[in-house]
Amino acid sequence: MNTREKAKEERRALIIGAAVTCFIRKGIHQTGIRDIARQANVSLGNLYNHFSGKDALIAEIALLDGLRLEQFAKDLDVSEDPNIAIHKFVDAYLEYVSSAENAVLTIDIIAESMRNHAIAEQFDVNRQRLVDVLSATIERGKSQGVMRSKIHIVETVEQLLDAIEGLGLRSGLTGRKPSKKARKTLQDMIFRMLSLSPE
Amino acid sequence: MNTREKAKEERRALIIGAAVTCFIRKGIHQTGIRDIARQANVSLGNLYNHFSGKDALIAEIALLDGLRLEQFAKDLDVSEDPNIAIHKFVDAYLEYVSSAENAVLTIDIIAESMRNHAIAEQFDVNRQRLVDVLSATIERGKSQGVMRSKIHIVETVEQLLDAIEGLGLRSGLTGRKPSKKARKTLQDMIFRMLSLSPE
DNA sequence: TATTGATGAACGAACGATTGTTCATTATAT
DNA sequence: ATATAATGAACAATCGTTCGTTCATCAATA
Repeated sequence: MNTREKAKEERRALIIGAAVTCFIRKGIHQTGIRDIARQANVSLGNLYNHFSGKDALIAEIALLDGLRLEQFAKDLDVSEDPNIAIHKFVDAYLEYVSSAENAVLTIDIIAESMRNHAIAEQFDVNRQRLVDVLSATIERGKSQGVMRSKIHIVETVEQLLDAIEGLGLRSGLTGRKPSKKARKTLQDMIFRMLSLSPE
Repeated sequence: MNTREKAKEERRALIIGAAVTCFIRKGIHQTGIRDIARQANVSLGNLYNHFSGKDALIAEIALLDGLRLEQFAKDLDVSEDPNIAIHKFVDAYLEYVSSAENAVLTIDIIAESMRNHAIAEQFDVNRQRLVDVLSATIERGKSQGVMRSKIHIVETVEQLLDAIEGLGLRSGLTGRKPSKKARKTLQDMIFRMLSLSPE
């Protein structure tokens, strides 16, 4: 790659990083293009050499943000025992969604997606991917006879994700990590929903 | 009450209604004071005779929005069998949070509360009220011997609310009512979390 | 009851600040 | 020399808010 091209890519990444910083600190709508340019040590006009406008910048960040979910999906694919796989996923995903930066940014992106079809679609794609791999894991558990057979898989998975994300967002917004009791209750709920034996 | 005072109150309500309409339609940040004034058939200047500014208007709406939760809390207080009471609450609350208008407005208010302490506090107060009455109901169920004794009450209640609100918001944002399967799965989860008998 | 002065609701032009975006210009790397 | 990265002044639009003013309604007086 050229020196020119490499520098350009670095600039792009620099600007995106600056935008994320600003969005987390002030919110998407409260952040102006000038704020981002200043944060990135880039001139106002030059920013438009790298991004067609504010909307494109927001879309790019929403994309990257969603892309991080892909790792969770991948980690689930190759896992061993379905019950353990789900258990590990819950812990890891909760840890992720309960970080303050993620919570603040996620809420803003959801709010943004309400009036921005492109972002809403992106958001749906990423979530659907999670739902799919979790569903497949439960399906595996069912066929292996280690999970309840009468589960509405998709609805259960979505409910599970709602519970994790709800706990995560509330924790992230208050700045406290999820309590041991809350994590225990969450795992307990999953156990009761999926497991064969009641105790 | 005076003719003057009555008219003034009607004007206030008119403006608030117009603001809600605009906020739902365009979002809080995309709505200008002029939009609200136009929607209410009120002059720009006159709006400031009734509200000190946009922030005050937002705060007022957040207050009213949260106040609607109070009815759910009251309905729970006087109810008979704890299991049935919870069951009814879930149905009613889900119906409420899954309305499109509520979903759109709620997300915006949450996003707003991230950077507005007053609104965040208001939000917490309303939610805590729900958590309290639900906790009391479960406590009642435990002492009556119709619910599991080893429940982390607060964490379970919050997880329950997360599941309801998550399902509600997703339904509201996509414009579809929660499916029968989803509602069934939700009630099933609650049954498994609270009930004595595993089946 | 009729007249007066006080009160505040209603109005929209105007203000200064800020918004996202464009563009002519300069600097720099190939 | 040529292409393009980088700059910041400038633009039109919009923002929330303030302002002086008009006018309907009220209480007090005659």
